[in-house]
Amino acid sequence: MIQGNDTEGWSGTGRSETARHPDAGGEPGTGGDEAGGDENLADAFRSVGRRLRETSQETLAPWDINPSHFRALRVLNHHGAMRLSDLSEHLHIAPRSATEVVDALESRGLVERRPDPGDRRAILAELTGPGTDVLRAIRAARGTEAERFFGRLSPADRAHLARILRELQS
Amino acid sequence: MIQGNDTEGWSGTGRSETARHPDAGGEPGTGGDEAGGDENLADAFRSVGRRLRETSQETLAPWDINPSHFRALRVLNHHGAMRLSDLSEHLHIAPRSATEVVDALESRGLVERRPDPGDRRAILAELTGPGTDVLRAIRAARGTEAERFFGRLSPADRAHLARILRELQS
DNA sequence: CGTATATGCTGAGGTTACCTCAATATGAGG
DNA sequence: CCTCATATTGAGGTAACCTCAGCATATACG
Repeated sequence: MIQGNDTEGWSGTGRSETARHPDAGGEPGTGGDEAGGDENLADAFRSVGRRLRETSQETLAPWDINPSHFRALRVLNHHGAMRLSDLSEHLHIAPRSATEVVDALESRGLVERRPDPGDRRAILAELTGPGTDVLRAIRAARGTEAERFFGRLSPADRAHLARILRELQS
Repeated sequence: MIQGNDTEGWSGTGRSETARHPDAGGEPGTGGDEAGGDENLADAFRSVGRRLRETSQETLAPWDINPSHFRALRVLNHHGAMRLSDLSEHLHIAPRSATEVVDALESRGLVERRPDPGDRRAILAELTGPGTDVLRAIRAARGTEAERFFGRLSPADRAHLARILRELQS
C-alpha cells in the first residue's frame, strides 16, 4: 500500500518485456545547455513510441499474449508452418528461445507442433484454427487502438507521417 | 559457430533491456485480409522506433551504460540531487529498483550517495563530476546519432515530424 | 555402406532488469 | 513513550533471452 506500483503488470507477477521508463525524456525548454538539434526529435519519437508500446501491450493483455508471442503468430500466419529454427530467425531470437515461444503458444492452443515430413530432425510450428482466430481478433483490436492513437492527426498529417516513416525505414 | 547471435550483446553475456523483434512487422502489401487502416502506421512507427532504440543502445555501449542508467543520469542532472524514492518515481520503477540503478551508477563513479541532511532515513543520489561529464558526452554522441538518423529527412519533413510528434504527445 | 561432421530441437543453467516482502532505522503525532 | 508512516535495502522471485551440451537425424565422402 505504500508503493502502489501495481496494476498493469503481466499475468503473474513480474513485469514483462518492453515498456516503462516514462520520465527522463522531457526537458521541455532544454535550458540552453547542450542538446544538439535532432536530439529532441529523437526524444519525442521515443516518447511517442513508448506510449504506443504501452497501449499495444494493454491491447494484447486480454489474450494473455505478449509482444513476442504476437510477432510469432504474425510470422506463422504470414509464412505458414515453419521450422522452429526458421521462426527463430524471423523473430531474431536464438533457436532455443523459439522453443519457448512455441511452448507458450502451444500451451494456449494457438499453434501446434508437427514433424517436418522432409526432415525428421525438424519440427514445424503451425497456427491452429483458434490461433488464426485470435490473431485476427488481436489485429482488429490493434486496428482500433491505432485509430484512437493516430486519430487526433488530420488525414494529411497521417499521410505525412506515413511517408516520413517510410523514408526513415529505408 | 552455428547460431551466430553474438556481437551487439550487452557487456557480459545476456542481452539487455528493450530492443529486438525486428521481423513480424512487415507485410508490405497487406494482401487484403484484415488490417484496419492505421495498423500499418503503427507498425511503421514501431519499426522505426525499434531501429532508433537499437542505435541508441549502441551509442550508450561505450560507456557501459544502459538506457535505464542514462535516464537516471538525466533525471539527476535535471532535478539535482534527490532521494532514491523520488528517483524511483521519476523513473517509474519500484523504489527497490532505484537502489539497484544507483548501485550501478555509483560503482561506475557517476553518482554518489549522500545522507539527506533533513531526514536521516533518506539518502540522496547526486551526479558526480565524472557523471556530469559522461552525461554530457553521451548527449553529444546521441546528438550526432540522431542527426544521422533523421538526417535523410528534408528540413521541412523534420519540422513536420516534430510537429506531428508533439501533437501525438499531447 | 560406414564413419565423420553438420543440423535441429530441447534440457540445464545463467544473466538482466524488474518486482515483492520483510527487515532496520528514522520521523511524527498523540 | 508508543504507535504508525516512510526510506532504503537484503533476500528471493519472475520473464524473456542466452549459451552449452546432448541426442536424433541428415549429408558428405572415402
